[in-house]
Amino acid sequence: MKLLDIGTVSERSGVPPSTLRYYEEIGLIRSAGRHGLRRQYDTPVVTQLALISLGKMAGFSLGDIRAMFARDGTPQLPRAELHLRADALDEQMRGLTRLRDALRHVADCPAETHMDCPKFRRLMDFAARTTGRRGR
Amino acid sequence: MKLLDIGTVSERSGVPPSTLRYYEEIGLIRSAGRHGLRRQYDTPVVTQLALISLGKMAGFSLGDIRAMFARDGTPQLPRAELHLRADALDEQMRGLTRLRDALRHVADCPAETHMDCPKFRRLMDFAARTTGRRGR
DNA sequence: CTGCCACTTCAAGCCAGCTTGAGGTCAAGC
DNA sequence: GCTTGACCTCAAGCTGGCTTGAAGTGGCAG
Repeated sequence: MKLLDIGTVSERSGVPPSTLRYYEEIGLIRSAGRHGLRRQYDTPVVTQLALISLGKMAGFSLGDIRAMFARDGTPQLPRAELHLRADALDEQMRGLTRLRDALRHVADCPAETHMDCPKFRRLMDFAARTTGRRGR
Repeated sequence: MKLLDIGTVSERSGVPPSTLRYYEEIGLIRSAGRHGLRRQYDTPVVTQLALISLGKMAGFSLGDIRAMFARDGTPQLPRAELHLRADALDEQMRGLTRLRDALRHVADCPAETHMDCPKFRRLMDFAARTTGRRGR
């Protein structure tokens, strides 16, 4: 298996070396070995970093991500739990759609007072409903 | 205008009083006045908090959110900027979709080694392409 | 063999976003 | 009028996610 130097991984993934070392420290990724002192990584680690990036975008903590995709991409969580996470993502996307619509509306609606605009209020009421129940 | 006690706002929005005070401190929300020492809020603040919650979900910082919606929920940014934000949300949702698909795949695919599964790799390569260009 | 320079470790620092704690205030109910 | 308890302020503390700095190492080009 061809190995990549930490610098190469950093360059290809856009993730700084310090972060790679940090991820390794917390068990999120794993290095395949060393060349002298230098860490060497298997090529799939680049893919894995993309996955981590997606997870972060989704608002998951590094711990969550570690639980979802173990270092080799194998899940540590039961299927049902993974599906729950996926459902949560669908839910989150619905919220994001609302936010996007709200932004576009606010950008385009000529109304002086958005809070009085029925369309805007509908969007906001939805927001209130979907976020209201979510603790912390 | 009917005013709400901070405790009431907290209860209705699910946001702790300490956070409400913090938000006020950083200029994200505004209290309408005091009753004795107690902060009183206008009712729309509850809607605004839902909006803030959505914005946080979308991955915006509190500073970003403050810039997007002024204290009364009216936009402060030019239309073009708002549309850019909306575009960024669309982009983010594409990422979330991929993550969701990856999760569902990992949950259902019986393959021992997901990184070798062609379907998984296709999902991940896509992920790598779209996240690779995004700094930090 | 020498020197370069990208790497290494480890501890400390930093930012966002809150929370916590100590000590104080004040309107409302008894 | 006194107590109660939810609020107040202000400073300090905390967690997550890294970054930075000082001091060291080692493979490779010359």
